[in-house]
Amino acid sequence: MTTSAIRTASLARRERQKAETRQAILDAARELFVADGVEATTMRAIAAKIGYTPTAIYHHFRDKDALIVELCMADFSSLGQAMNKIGRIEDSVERLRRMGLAYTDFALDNPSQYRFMFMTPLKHSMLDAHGNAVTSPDEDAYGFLLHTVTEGIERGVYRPELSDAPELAQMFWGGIHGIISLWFTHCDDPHIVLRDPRETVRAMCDALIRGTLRNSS
Amino acid sequence: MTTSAIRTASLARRERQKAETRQAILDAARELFVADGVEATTMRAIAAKIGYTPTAIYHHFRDKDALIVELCMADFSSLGQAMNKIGRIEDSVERLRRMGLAYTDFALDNPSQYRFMFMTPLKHSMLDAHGNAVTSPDEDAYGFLLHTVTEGIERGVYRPELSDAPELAQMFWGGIHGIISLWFTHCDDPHIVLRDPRETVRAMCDALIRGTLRNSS
DNA sequence: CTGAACGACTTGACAGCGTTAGGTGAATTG
DNA sequence: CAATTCACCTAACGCTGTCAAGTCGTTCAG
Repeated sequence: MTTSAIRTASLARRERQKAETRQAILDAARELFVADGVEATTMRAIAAKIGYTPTAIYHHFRDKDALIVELCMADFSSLGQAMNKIGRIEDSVERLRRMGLAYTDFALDNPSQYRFMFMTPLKHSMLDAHGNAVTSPDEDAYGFLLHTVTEGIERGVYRPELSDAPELAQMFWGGIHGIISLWFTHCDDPHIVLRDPRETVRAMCDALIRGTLRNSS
Repeated sequence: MTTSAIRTASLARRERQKAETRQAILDAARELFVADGVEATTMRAIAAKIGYTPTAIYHHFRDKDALIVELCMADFSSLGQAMNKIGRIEDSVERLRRMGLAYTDFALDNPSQYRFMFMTPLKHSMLDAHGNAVTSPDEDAYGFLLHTVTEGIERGVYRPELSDAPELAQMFWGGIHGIISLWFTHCDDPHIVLRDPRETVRAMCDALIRGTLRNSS
């Protein structure tokens, strides 16, 4: 082994170890965020879980928000992947319906993630650990939705007054998101008995599609 | 003036003064909540605004949550009133549409209130300042919505598979709520260009009504 | 082989938060 | 006039996110 080889090898090991710690922080944070909620999870608790002092976290993440954002980005990728699995369905309207159901499954299977993806105003526009701006990968999911309704509009399947793709996309997204977020905030509310969100979403998709199609067969 | 008359008079004045400071606390809290958000508003700031020490607040409200709940209840009443103004419209379907638009106006005119009415999970079920359980007056608004769709179901205007009033109500509520809450959380998001929420809600109401009616004329 | 440099991590602290125990002083009561 | 009441204050507690300064093992240059 040459000296330079040793040098790069040890350097690599150092970086690997740092990356491992970083990942340990992320894992601990994720677990606590899911269990106790983002707000209720303290930096001290995250650090204790992996046997470090709280300040150690600040060598890997600018602040608590950076930690949140990092996890959030990963979730947006997951959602994007889940959406892309739908991508192969030919009929754009049927694809839209299936996307709605898949989106709902994602939200109900990952409630904590969904909460801070779509129900928390991300204060200072997303920054990574070093403060660099980050291109949001949820364009994947949203862009995919946009593409799907655009396809429908171009093929003339929707009513003529619904020619604005973003508006149509936001109707579908908003409609489903509303049922899901009401579920998350009010499922324990004794005053309002909420129906099973998956069924309500299904009925919502059916009604929205029927109400937006040109020939409402 | 008899002694007992003086007694009750001074007692009344004391109680009036107490009620006045209580109201001053509520007013200051409301203003700060609207301006800075609920989370970012501190008890110390509320107290400073009306020239008291933070602890004074605790003689009128059990804790910060009780203060929030008290304001929240008042907002639910406002919403209920706004809904009741719609109540005189004969046609239950047209009434439903108008309710949706009025609800949207309320939300966009009172974004801070709407946020902690419907976008914040009220932790311990609503308690008043003394810890007593409180019957939620938002049953007014929700009950009114429920009544309206029930009326439509009974008259057979909706499609036969949509016979469950809560489900139908939650489709409408959820659909509108989703567009509104996406607006609140993402209107500053550079990655997603949201359409004007009032227009999207209008299109949503049209589509939902068209998609749920029996004879989709 | 040695001394400097690096850097992951710790110590100890800061200001701010919601909240509370105990005290003060003016108004009310008997 | 003395006793009581009670709205409000003083001072503090334990908690939070965060940071300046130090420690100490590893790496590197001469």
